[in-house]
Amino acid sequence: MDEQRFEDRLQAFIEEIKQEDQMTEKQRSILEAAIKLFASKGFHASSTSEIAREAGVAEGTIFRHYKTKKDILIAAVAPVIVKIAAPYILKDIRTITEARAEKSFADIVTELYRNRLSLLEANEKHFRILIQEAFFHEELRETLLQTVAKEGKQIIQRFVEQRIEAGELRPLPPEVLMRIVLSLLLGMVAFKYVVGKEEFASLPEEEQIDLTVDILMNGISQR
Amino acid sequence: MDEQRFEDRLQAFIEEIKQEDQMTEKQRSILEAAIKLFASKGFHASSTSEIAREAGVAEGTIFRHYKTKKDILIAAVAPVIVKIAAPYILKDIRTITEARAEKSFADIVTELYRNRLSLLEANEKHFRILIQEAFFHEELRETLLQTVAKEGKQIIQRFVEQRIEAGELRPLPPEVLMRIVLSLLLGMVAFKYVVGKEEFASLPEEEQIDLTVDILMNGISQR
DNA sequence: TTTTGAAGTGAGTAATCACTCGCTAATACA
DNA sequence: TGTATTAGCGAGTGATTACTCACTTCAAAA
Repeated sequence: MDEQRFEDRLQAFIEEIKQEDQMTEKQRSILEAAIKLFASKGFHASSTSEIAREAGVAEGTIFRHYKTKKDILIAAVAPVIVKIAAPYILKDIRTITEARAEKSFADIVTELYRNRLSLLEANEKHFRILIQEAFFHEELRETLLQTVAKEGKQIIQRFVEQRIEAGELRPLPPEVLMRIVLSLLLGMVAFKYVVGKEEFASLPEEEQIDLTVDILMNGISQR
Repeated sequence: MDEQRFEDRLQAFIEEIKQEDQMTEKQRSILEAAIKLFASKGFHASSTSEIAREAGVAEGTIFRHYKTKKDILIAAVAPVIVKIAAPYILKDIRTITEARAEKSFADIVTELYRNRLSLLEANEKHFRILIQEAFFHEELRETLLQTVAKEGKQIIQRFVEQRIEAGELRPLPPEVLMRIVLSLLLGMVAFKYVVGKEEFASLPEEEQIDLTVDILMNGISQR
């Protein structure tokens, strides 16, 4: 249906990204302008002429560096998947598997939340584009799942099972556990950016995280 | 910046919606086609000619009923806000406030999750459009928050405080509690539609909900 | 100094966009 | 039945779209 598979194109970009410092001044400004516009208006609502104007570049220059408009989108989104998401996920998994018994599950989750939140904050625009575009683009969704979810799933699953056997966690289905840990993380992010920074955030972020982890571990009911 | 305030236009549609059964056959098929396309491709990626083709209607007919393309979007999204979200929210609040002491907090949340999930399922496409468009459109986001969140906030807050005083819940900040209850709901929806129905959903939905509420109440740690 | 190739330009292109308008067909009301 | 009103049509509108191409600029190699 589509001209080319998303994965293939993404793979092609991985090489380029590794030497991304060789980018021209103009090329970088095109990408920056595109990210800014895509994040605030969406991909289809941003025209190439607008990107050119924002970047201070002739429209032709855009197509010297990016074959199509869609290639700009991929170039904007690929580093998030390739450089940020995947390695960090693997790092998370490593710290999880390495921390055999010394660290408590609560500490591990707290650390995970802290990392993720600062990561999301630093790359807010990129993630907006990613989430927004993943909404329609099934290819992207699959690539994301393939890269992010499935690789770590089994390792995390085994780790969780160990903690259950050790008596630290209740005997719950690992995928339900993962869903809830992720839901609480995404919920914090969503409330921060959708609901607004001031109105609902009465607590500092540090405490917000600690409380969330506490509730995750112990629940909300009084005993 | 925009031609007209979103709220005003939405207000104008409320009247029309109340007598929506007077819609022409063609008008209804235009709206259906638009919802289908907006949900799958997004607003800007769907052209009016495409909508006309999908609806089996001349392009001119679209503009007989909807002044602009954006009006179709509002007509598609307005009923979700006006008819579905707001009244149900109020109904939720009523059941919450009415259930003084008979029902446990867990039962109330379970019921809430069941209602919400079936509601989201029944109006999946509408909500896709709503969420997707709320991403860029600050006006819509504010309207949504005004209609949905703030009205109930104080009532729920007072209710939660009562339950805390009664010793049923731990003394937690009400907004954190609300955030977590909502996060778990949204997490279930997201996992259902983003991750896919088969792969991660090893449990039937009924059990999925019960387990989630159980974890919300009691946490994941073994005692 | 000459050659070469990449970076950058901006006018130009066909296609498509949202939307209009003059028209006919159908329906409602007198 | 005659008349007014609305629904529906589709060719046509100017504007905008993603993208092309012949051209200039410029730095590094030969």
